[in-house]
Amino acid sequence: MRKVRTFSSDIDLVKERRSHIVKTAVELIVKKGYNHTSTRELAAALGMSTGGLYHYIGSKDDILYLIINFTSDLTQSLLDNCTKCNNGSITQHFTECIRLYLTGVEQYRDLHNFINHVMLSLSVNDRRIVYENESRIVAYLEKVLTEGVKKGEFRAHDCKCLAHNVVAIANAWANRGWYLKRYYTIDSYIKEQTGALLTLLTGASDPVHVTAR
Amino acid sequence: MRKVRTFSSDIDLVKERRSHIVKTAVELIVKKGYNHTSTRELAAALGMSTGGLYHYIGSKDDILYLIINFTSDLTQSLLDNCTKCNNGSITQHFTECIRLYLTGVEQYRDLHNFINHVMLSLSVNDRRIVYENESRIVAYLEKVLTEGVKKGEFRAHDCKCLAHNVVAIANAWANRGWYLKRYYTIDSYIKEQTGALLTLLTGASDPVHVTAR
DNA sequence: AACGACAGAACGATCGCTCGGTAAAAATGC
DNA sequence: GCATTTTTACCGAGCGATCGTTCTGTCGTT
Repeated sequence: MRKVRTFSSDIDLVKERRSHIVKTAVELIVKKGYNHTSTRELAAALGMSTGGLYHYIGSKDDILYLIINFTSDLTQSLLDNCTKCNNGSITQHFTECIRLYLTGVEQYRDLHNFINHVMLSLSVNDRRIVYENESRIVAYLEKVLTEGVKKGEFRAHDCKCLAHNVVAIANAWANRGWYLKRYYTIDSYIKEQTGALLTLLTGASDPVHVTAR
Repeated sequence: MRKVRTFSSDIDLVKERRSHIVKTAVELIVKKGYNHTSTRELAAALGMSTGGLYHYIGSKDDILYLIINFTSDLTQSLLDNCTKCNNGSITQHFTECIRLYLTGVEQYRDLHNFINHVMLSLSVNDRRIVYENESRIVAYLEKVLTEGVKKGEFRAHDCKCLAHNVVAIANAWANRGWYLKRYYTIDSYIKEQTGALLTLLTGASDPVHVTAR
């Protein structure tokens, strides 16, 4: 957890301002790209001056770090929510995990696009944080799938690959939304993908529709 | 097809130099990001001066356009190759399309990462070119799948979604290669994904391994 | 009077890009 | 075929703009 410089000693104020900075920066950067978003513009969008902005951050790159850290928090709360709903069959649990994951992506679509965009601008350390976030999600899904196979509820040839595919499908909703939104809502997308996955996992002879929720 | 300014009238030389520029620029930008790659650096990497570089391009953004155009050519040749191998069963054709697509992604992984990275830096028009490339691939795959369903070879609930998933899986190989390369080679990845897709499509009760060439 | 949040002018660095110059090659004249 | 002019690929110093960042000053609160 790297330190980000601030000239304020009011912890709550720093947290509030930085939260505002993260939110506004993501919006701007997704719209105009990182390099075309100047600190002046960002400050203006925040209703501050550049000096005021630098009261709460140490450098422009710190903003990236703050955003990355914010996504780490989101990942953590996603995994927490997934754990919480583990009280029915594994099929139900898996279905709910996918629903939680994908609705989360939909809710923070800008953020996911942002991550993709700035990935190559990140320092090696910051990049690792992003990697670890995704890895944790894959690992969780893989665990659920493996458990399902062990209990005979699922049949799968490669749980790791399927877990990865869920992440790929989720990323696609963010990256390729311009295309998908012509044909699907997030709900119909979830329904379709869940159906396909469960067909594969349970070997139903006909594609089934599982009520996602 | 936008025009890119040049001060040379030697068409072949322009083509050669620009090809060199595209290749070198992708390498540099993937390594350092677009904004951190200056025209000076690029010129140095090309063994030229900035003045010499601007002999063949009109602006830095033109480089992006040239790269985007290069990927359009790649997409076209991919689709051509797919069409060429349509001489067996639809299953064989579909399998071969996936193999061609994914090996192409592997071959130009830098380029695919690049596209993802600069997407938000692109002008609206250039963005559309990228979108159309992906759309054409999805459309082709969807056509193959629909044909397979019509002929009774495949069973699928939503061909469009499955076609999109292939693209998502291919993009994932480029974007998430840092993770996948720990566990798969491109060949084993193709094998695994093809197997899963065909299991879903043909409804085999056990995951089958299709020899992907 | 002291402090902290913020403003905004100013600085140094770097950027994309231009432009006058050069040396070699091609075209031209005789 | 040689000399001269024109063209062309390329160089690199330099321009103007903009960037990230700093720093001094202001104003309201304590």
